[in-house]
Amino acid sequence: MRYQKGHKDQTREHIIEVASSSFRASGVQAVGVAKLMSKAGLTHGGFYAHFGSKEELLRDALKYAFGQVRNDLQTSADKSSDGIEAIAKAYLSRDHLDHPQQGCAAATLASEVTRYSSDTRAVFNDEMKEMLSLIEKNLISVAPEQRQNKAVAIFSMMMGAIQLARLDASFENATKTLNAATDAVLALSR
Amino acid sequence: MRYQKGHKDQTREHIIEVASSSFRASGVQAVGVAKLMSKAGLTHGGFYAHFGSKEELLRDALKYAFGQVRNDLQTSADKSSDGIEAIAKAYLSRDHLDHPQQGCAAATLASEVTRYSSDTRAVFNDEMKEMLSLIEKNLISVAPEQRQNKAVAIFSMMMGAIQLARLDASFENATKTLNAATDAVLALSR
DNA sequence: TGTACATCAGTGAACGCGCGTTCACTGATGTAC
DNA sequence: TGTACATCAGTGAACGCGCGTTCACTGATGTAC
Repeated sequence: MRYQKGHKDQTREHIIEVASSSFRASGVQAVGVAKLMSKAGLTHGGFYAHFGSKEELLRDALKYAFGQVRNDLQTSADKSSDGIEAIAKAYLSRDHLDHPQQGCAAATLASEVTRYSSDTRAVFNDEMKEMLSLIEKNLISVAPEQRQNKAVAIFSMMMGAIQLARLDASFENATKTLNAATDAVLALSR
Repeated sequence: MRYQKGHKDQTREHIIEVASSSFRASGVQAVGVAKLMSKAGLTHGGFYAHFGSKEELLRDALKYAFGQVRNDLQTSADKSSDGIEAIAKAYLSRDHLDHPQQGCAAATLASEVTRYSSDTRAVFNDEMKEMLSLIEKNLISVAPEQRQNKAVAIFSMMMGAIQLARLDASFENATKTLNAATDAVLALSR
């Protein structure tokens, strides 16, 4: 079969999307190249025509995942008069809690990425810095020289709270965790 | 070779200690049974005389790790007139940052444990609740009805901040992250 | 317009490897007589 | 006191399996003539 121009690029993009969801849902080690390709409707042999290694795909998948989440958060912030409140509510929402596969990769993959190569850690770190800038930009009630520190504290808390809440089997407790963190973010941001 | 009474129990305890360090340092999936036993000075064949499965060992290793960390934190708190400040400084210290293998398992294994059986998740969750009680107990300046929520927020932030700081290759940035989180903990706790 | 060939995204068998787990065995010591 | 046997923590070869990666191949379509 011969394909239309741009077809291979589309396939590549599709694999990245599938990987970014699967990695966030199940972790990187738990999802093999064969499973990934099969989820993308392909066979595993073609993988290396698109990516040099699984870890190269991981880097692209991380960029894609973080970009998606930042975009969602900024959209929420833009719709509201209080940017940071909108971000906290979106990040600490039931929807985010219940859909790790579309959510923040920091909450699902941070500890796993620590153990990959420095190239991969660098990508993760850069993406995270973009997350911090996004938060910083929306901290309009905070004194400018305090914004960076507050953004770090707020992002740490949101990320930790999602992880904590995801471990709790009880719907009620998880919701309490998210609410407690939301209140604390608001307390820190004014 | 015949062994002294209690020898097998000692061996078991030794395997748990080795596992609790190795899992925290490298992740559960990355450390095989054979590697673990070899680190403990044994061969892998004997493993199943001590544990029913790798995951059973993981549960014991988690209990051991959390117990160790809670003990360290409470010791720091007891030595100080301000319990929560002592806990924050110990948790968000360079020493903790640089030694994940002896540190809080929530920061190293939370996202990985999400993917194990409900038995294992329950153990993790119980241990984490003990962490929260420890923090709660030391929030003496906070109104009693607010202590639980504050403890959740503070623990989320400390755990997230350690993860963030560990991803940063730069010593300076990592230290900034820890300091920003320490300040925020203190702001929330009075 | 019709035929021969080139292209190349995707296929699927095969590779070496390490995993968790099983099991027949070892051998130093304690016990029975 | 000396010999035969039981105990059992630990050994190491072997298992089936899935992993990441490689590579010779396929076959539908575009191009050359």
